[in-house]
Amino acid sequence: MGWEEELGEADRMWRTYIEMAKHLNSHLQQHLQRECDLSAADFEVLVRLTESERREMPVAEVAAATQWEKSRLSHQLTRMAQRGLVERVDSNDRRYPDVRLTDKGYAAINKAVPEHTEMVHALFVDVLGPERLAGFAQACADVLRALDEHRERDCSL
Amino acid sequence: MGWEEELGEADRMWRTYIEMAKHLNSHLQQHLQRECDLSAADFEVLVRLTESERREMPVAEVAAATQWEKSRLSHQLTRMAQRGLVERVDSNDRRYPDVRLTDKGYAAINKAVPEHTEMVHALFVDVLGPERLAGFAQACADVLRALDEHRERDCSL
DNA sequence: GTGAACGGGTTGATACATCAACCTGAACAC
DNA sequence: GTGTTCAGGTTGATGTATCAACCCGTTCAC
Repeated sequence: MGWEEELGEADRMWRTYIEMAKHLNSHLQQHLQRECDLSAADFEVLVRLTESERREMPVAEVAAATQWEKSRLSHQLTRMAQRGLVERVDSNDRRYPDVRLTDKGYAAINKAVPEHTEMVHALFVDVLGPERLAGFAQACADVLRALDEHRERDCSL
Repeated sequence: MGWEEELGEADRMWRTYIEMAKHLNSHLQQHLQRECDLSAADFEVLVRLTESERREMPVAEVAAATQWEKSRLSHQLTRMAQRGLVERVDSNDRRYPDVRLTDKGYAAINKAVPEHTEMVHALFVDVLGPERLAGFAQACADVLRALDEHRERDCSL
């Protein structure tokens, strides 16, 4: 019963942020899903793969770029391979297979990126304008730094 | 191949925000899970239930408060009931059953809320400080408004 | 060489999110 | 009454996230 009535300014602002993040995220995701038939996870993996000119890279590299757990990535690649967006390729070293972007995957991401970028600008970048955006980003960077420090402290215990 | 190299200021700032949101979220969630054995979904439902003095409310009310789909909520309540955090109660109107917070659920949320709040302050509120926090929240509110307008435009098409 | 340790990947189990299909009892038309 | 409609809930199927267990080549000790 009722921390609610006693919420401070700060907590209400926190809730505003949470609301914003939730809605913005789900809006972008739904758009991607409806217009391009890609989940956020698909999008992320495909973007990383385009960062190689060969459209192909070791799984470990994708894992590093996305910061995903190996297991999560493996499952995701399996599903994406089933849908023909990527394919697994045996490289020289048979232990560490590569992933390659298929033509279908290439087409999908080339359609999705501009649309997604446009949406981000319309809903976020342009809403804030240059100065406020810079302040916002700086705030985010500071929170990120605080998180890193906090994580370090946790590990060294 | 390579929008990456041509990313503008704005896009890099967008990525900073995305990174921050991702890390902050996962940190808070992991803390909640490890320390209190509650998922974010559990936490949300439990908080809503404490907003009634009777520790009990119609399912529809929880749905309205959380803004979840009825199906998602139903599944979640099933799992939470299995773990003894809540129980379903037949109300007068047999169509619309209530959900009640069990003692176990009450204990769990009473442990979790202060810890969670403390974490939010340490990682977010205190990092930004009062003025920057206010600016940040205002930015979030503006983005939220833009989202609403955008949604309206979509519907009226 | 033999085998222990290790990094990297896959698999299975469980929890969560979303969609579509369905159930159920009240309210309304007639 | 009979039946239609409808709001609110449940169920099942599929996709996604996370954890633990396992597998498999290479490397290194001996």
